[in-house]
Amino acid sequence: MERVDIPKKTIYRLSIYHRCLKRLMERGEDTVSSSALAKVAGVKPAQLRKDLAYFGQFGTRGLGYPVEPLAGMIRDLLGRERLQPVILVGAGNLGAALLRYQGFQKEGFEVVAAFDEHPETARQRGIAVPLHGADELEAFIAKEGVRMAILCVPGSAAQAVTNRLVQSGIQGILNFSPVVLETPPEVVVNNVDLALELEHLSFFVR
Amino acid sequence: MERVDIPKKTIYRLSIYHRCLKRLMERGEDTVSSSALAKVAGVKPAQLRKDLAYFGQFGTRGLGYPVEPLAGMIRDLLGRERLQPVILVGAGNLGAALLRYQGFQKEGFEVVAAFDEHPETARQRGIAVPLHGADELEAFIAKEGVRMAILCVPGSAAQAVTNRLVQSGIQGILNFSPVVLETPPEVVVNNVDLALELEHLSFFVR
DNA sequence: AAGTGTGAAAAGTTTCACAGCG
DNA sequence: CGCTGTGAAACTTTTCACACTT
Repeated sequence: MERVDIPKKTIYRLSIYHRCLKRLMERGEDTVSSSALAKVAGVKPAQLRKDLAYFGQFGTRGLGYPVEPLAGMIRDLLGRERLQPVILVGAGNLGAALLRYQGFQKEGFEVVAAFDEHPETARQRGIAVPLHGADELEAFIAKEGVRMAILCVPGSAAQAVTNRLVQSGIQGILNFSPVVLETPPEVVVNNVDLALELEHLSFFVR
Repeated sequence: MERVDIPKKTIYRLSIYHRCLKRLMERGEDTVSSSALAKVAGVKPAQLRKDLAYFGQFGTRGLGYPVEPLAGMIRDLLGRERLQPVILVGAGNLGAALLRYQGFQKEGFEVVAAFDEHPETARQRGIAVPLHGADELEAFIAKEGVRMAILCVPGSAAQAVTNRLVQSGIQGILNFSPVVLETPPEVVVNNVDLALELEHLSFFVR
């Protein structure tokens, strides 16, 4: 996909760096050293430099990195120049909560519509976003050219809904269902499994 | 901590295997082969076998693994023999949503109490769990011997609250705040950063 | 002097391939 | 025969250490 193989984890950290840089910008900082930025991002300085070096040379030796240009280049890299529209499927307990949660909007994502099997029931949860029946999924995705979806349906429905999403042209799925989804390789799935994270913690807590 | 070094990712996958095994038990399956279990868990058979082998020999050659005993051993390993009590700090939008979300309970975790800076405001969000003021945090943790916390406070407060949690004896934190927390090495932090996950997706979606 | 960029070494993780057991 | 358990190989990612630039 890229000239040299860029580690997947580097992409993750890029988002972290981006957020930290935005904070530095707000504080009016002009430049930042790899060690300072690494500190707030929670990584080692050498790793930060290596991560950035995959994409070019942005720093000045003896000085550090220019905050604003660096933030700009990461934003472009992450495909955040334009607002990516996102849909949410499954407005149950968790789905409705995410819709009300301001975190996505704050980071510049717009959830343009939500879908639920029973939109009447879901509508009572105080949702601000347009809410459609699940049958309108395909038409909406095609018409609006949406490419990312947040999936919050029960595990039992997750694979079937995923197939419909993929079929309709969705290329990225943020999956909150506790199920391993099968998708063609060109579709990227990101799993967020809350119960799993708790379980993982309890291994270390004695 | 262990004899041989067990990869961190193995621990994660253990939770996945555990969940898959529970499903097999419900279906009344007695044994399962590494390839069948690997398939539903979304990994390669060799990896599954290697993961399990870190902890002992559980399979029968030519046959496969006994579903129920294997599930039991993983449950013990993950420290899930006893119910781990968990507290949730920050009952704002996301925090309140997580309290209403049934996913934790379904997987056998009990959120025993929630804390918020403004419990009166938070109380209006329809929360079933006992809700306390933030000032009662230390006393509660000490009295109940809680060791795990779900952190949903705003980023600006996250580090300060974390310090209090650690001070009081919390050993595992599931962190939903978009901040890199600093903790002593014996405290395990698990970050779930929803905006970050979306941002990560948009890199791959073109 | 301060701090980046980077090859090379180290560490960590996955995959292979096959011996060995039931 | 079928399927596990496992050393060894392959691959990925992190860390080191230092040459080099401003």
